[in-house]
Amino acid sequence: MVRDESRQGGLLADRLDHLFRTVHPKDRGPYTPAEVAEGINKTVGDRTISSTYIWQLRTGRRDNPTQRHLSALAAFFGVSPMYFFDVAETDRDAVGPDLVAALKDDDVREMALRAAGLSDRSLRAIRDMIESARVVEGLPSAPPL
Amino acid sequence: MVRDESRQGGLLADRLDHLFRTVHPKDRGPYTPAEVAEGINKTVGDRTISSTYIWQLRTGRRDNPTQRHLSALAAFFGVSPMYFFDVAETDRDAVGPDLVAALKDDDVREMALRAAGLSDRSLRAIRDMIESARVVEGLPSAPPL
DNA sequence: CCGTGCGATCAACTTGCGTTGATGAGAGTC
DNA sequence: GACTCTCATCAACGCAAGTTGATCGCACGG
Repeated sequence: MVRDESRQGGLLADRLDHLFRTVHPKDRGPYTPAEVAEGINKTVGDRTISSTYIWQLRTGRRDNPTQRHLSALAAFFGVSPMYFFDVAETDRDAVGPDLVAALKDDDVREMALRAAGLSDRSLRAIRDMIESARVVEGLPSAPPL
Repeated sequence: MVRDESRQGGLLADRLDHLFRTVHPKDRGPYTPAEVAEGINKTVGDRTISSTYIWQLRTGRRDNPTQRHLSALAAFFGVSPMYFFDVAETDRDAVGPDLVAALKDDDVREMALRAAGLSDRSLRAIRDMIESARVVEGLPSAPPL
């Protein structure tokens, strides 16, 4: 499988691909499109989805699925359908623009979730690590908090 | 226009109808489907929507629109696309409420902001560190995502 | 009353979403 | 090496999503 790590297949393709790569049982590799299709067709009564179509969505050959397919995919991977929409649309009335921009990165979102509930000491250590990484990668370092 | 107040046109139809009846300039009556279509076609560059189709969605003759049409309608009425989905679907996801809760913590929010733009490698390293900290502090370590 | 204009509703058509089935490419296995 | 099995990829088709254009209904003004 030829998979470019820095692909630009559109927002939906990127999100779906991310789900494929991250969401699967711990003891095994990623789901195959056929498995996803089968899983969906098991749980959903009336409507079905084909493995080929899932692949098309993942690779960006088809974007713009219907609401039901969106729901089914989101349900299978255990996320909200809003995961497939631009964050700017879903958070129209919520958080500040800078934070919205930051949260466009799926990994940052997940990180924020996982960091919730940690002690101040741990959070401080993690923040130090982030600052170090920023320096290494040539990003502007910590402004006065 | 014959409009049953306790109609059963499906979730999408109900939600869209509700938007029609509630969302409109204060000094005038509800939008007409043609106005909504025109408004959407003004703001969206390449794709359009027809007034008839909007009416079909509103009356439940057609359910299951595509993601782009969903986004366009939500944008016009100033709501999140998630408004057209069943609440049960959005609830199954850990991101929505949990993320909001997580971001209530100033340190977590700051962390998300600072982590934006980092490479995948760095983000992965940071996440590993977070997971370690969770283990040390006795928080659940299994990723629910 | 008779136009006239606007918006809801209908019917027929087109487009592209989504499917089916075949082919290619790689990893085992005997 | 030949066989098989599985999965990614392709090409061509069917059908539902979405459009177009006409008709109906109702308010208005002459």
